[in-house]
Amino acid sequence: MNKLLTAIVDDHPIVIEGLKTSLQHEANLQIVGGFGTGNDLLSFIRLNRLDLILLDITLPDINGMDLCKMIKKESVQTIILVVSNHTERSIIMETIQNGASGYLLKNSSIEELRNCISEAIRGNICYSKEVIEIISRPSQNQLRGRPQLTRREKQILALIAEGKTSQVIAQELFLSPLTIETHRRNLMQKFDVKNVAELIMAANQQQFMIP
Amino acid sequence: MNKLLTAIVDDHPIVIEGLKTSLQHEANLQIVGGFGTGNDLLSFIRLNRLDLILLDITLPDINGMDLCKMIKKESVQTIILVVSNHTERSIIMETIQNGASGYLLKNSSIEELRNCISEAIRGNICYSKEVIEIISRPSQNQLRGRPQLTRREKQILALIAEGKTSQVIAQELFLSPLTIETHRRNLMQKFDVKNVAELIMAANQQQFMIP
DNA sequence: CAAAAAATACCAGAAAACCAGTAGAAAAAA
DNA sequence: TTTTTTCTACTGGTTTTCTGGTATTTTTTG
Repeated sequence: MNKLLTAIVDDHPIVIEGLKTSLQHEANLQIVGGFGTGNDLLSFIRLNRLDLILLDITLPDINGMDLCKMIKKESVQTIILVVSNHTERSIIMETIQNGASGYLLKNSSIEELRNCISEAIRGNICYSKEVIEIISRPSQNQLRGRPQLTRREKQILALIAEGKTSQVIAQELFLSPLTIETHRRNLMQKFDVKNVAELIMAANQQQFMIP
Repeated sequence: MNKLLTAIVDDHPIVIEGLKTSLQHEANLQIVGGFGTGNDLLSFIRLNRLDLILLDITLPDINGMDLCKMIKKESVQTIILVVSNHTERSIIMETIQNGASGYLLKNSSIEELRNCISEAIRGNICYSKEVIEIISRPSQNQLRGRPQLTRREKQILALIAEGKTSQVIAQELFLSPLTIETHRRNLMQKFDVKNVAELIMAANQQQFMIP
């Protein structure tokens, strides 16, 4: 049985180092590299085979949920295990939807990581204990997936988050303030929130506020 | 020369493992433990000597800025090096204000970490390169430190972030809505923002939204 | 104990957000 | 090409926020 070619994707050298070390004695893995950006990984995967990726979703260039999809597009058999800080159910679900074979929180033990790697290699979907809790007992509003936003909605969300009024946004985009109000309302419906405070919180928690 | 007794504080076992490994060959350090919570560390430090702490400020129980102060109170000679994700200038300044001897971002290299440890041991304040940039070139609004909020202001900020209107908050706290409006205005003045969208963004960025 | 800070509350009004619905044009996807 | 989605815009109104100022009481700090 050949070793699985494994990459670690995290913009924190400390984490890469830690995972390399923790896994270097795994008989069935061969760590072939660490990558700090999504683009570096994608470049690599286009030219080289990878069997397993340990992926942090908070990268400086590409949103990790999107990156899962992109990886699968480049190499459908590559197994993706997400190792993340994010406890938001909708984020967890979207990584799995986009092709990840597992999700662990970074506060998981090294043991749990080993176990999930084994499970994923066997073709199963694997979650660390805490993630299972999050998924299994959704509160009512957590049943909702992460909203899909249009390009314009994302743009307007970002401008709202900068504190700009509908009037100012309208001027910047050469639109009517009424149009901006409509986008605002659409955003609030998609996030199921009732005012901008809630909107900004939800958008931050669900990783809409950074690349 | 004795080895410095060193602890790593991070709720991510992966990070603790990585740092332990990276630093285990440092001739002048002896890693005595890893702690996942601020309280665990404080309990330990009350009974044992620690010379150096590598501290992540995002812990599940105590805000890392406050924890710096608490550590210094328990053991004033203990050197604290912050290892963090947070790039907000006001957060950086507050950790130093509260007694830290250095601040590195987690995307710093292991080399930079080693260098900062040496500097801190020598009595200097040390920042990783990226942190120096952040500190050296403050934009106008970054010159402002992290606002000090009263107990009531923190409470009301949290309720606003839940999407509650001034009327609802007033009812919950048995106050006049006018009082809530005043607290709102005080919050906005302290954060130097002009509406609640900006307020929530700033509060999130400056680590006011979690313990 | 005195001073300072925090908490509470008010006035009056303008600005902005929120709401529910509708509809046509343009762009993207099938 | 057709269908679907997105974008743009409007009506009419209510609710809420924001603004600048003032003042008293209570609590905390020195």
